Amino acid sequence: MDVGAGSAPIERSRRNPEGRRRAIVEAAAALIVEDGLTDLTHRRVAARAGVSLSATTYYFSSLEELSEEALRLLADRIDTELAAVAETLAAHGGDPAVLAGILHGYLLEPMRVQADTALYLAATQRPALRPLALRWFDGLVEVLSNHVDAGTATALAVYADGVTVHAMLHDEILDLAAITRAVTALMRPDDGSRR
Amino acid sequence: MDVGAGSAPIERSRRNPEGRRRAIVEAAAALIVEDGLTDLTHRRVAARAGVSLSATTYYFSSLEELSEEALRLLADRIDTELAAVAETLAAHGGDPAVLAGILHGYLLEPMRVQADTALYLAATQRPALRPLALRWFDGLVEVLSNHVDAGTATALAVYADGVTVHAMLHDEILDLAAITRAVTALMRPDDGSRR
DNA sequence: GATGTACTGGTACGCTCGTACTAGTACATC
DNA sequence: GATGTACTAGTACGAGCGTACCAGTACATC
Repeated sequence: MDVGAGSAPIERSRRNPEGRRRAIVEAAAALIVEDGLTDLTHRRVAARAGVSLSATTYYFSSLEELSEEALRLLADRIDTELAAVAETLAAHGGDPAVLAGILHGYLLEPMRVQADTALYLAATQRPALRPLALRWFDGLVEVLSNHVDAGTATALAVYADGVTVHAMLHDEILDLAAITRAVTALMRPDDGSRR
Repeated sequence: MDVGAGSAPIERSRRNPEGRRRAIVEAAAALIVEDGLTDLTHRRVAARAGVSLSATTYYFSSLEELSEEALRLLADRIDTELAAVAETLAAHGGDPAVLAGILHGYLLEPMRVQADTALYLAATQRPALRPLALRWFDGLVEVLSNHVDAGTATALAVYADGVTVHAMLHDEILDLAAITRAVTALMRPDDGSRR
């Protein structure tokens, strides 16, 4: 049973329920990132996806189901990003400067920052979404744990969240030197010389 | 026909516009902390404050004006808290353990954490509110700058924000030992021994 | 005691929302 | 080519919203 998508780019117009459904979810995800979960409505999603209002209710039994699927899409992208972080970090043996560089590079892409923050915001508004939002934090701790002890990994992830919040609220992001300094300090082993 | 409120405690009922207005703002602030800025409506505020719907529109020309005043109330409380932090810190000469203790004590009061987070959430939803939300961050940096250099102060404030986010998303807050370790590491001067 | 006014309560309007419903339409299967 | 069905489009409905409006009511001032 070959699917035979053919040469048409997406061919979303007529009789392509899968593509249609996907377009709706992606439109919802984009709107959540841009305007937040609060402003998500069937009508806005429909307009963004270029489908009729009914299409958004036909494929999803409720707005909550639709938004959840959109958030899951965003969370999946986070997993992809985390895998990339793990790879880069592994290639450099957990060098603090490399980790700082990754974090700084992340901040340079506001769309990603905004997407991840949208998940956090959604989670605070709807506790059921917390596990989804924690994929980023827990995943980062796990990745970092390959190079430092669990406590340090958690501290680094906490700092990373702080950096993200900072980026959301300020016009200028933290510079690489400051991030490097903080990350290095957090990763530097507690010198037991005192006492 | 005398109304005879008699021994009413606050006498907010009749002819007390100032108290009435204040009750409305406080009700709005409480609702924002509990349910977020999004779910704030005239009717909910009225019910919470025990006044009629009209009272909320009589004292505030729009819902936005009302919410802004409520957020300002929350921000003012932050200033009070910051002053207390500054005092405690000054009394102990900027000891890392003391700072960690303050931060941990803060996390033990979920209502405060939630109130401050509400400001952050509001700011991401409505950029005009950013200056209000930054009172906490900027104020903390300023307080810390009395004891450490500006860069370290910023790093500590960033970490503090991360800790707050962590508390909002997790059931269990970070323990004092972990916070102390991180704060100590961030405050420890960069040993320039390595060239 | 009369009167102006600051305030209060109740109701109404126009809007957007989630969701349901009802016709259509095009494809798969025969 | 007939037919069943998967999908589409348009419209409708009840609810909650911000806000406006209006008739009262109690106090200050005289």
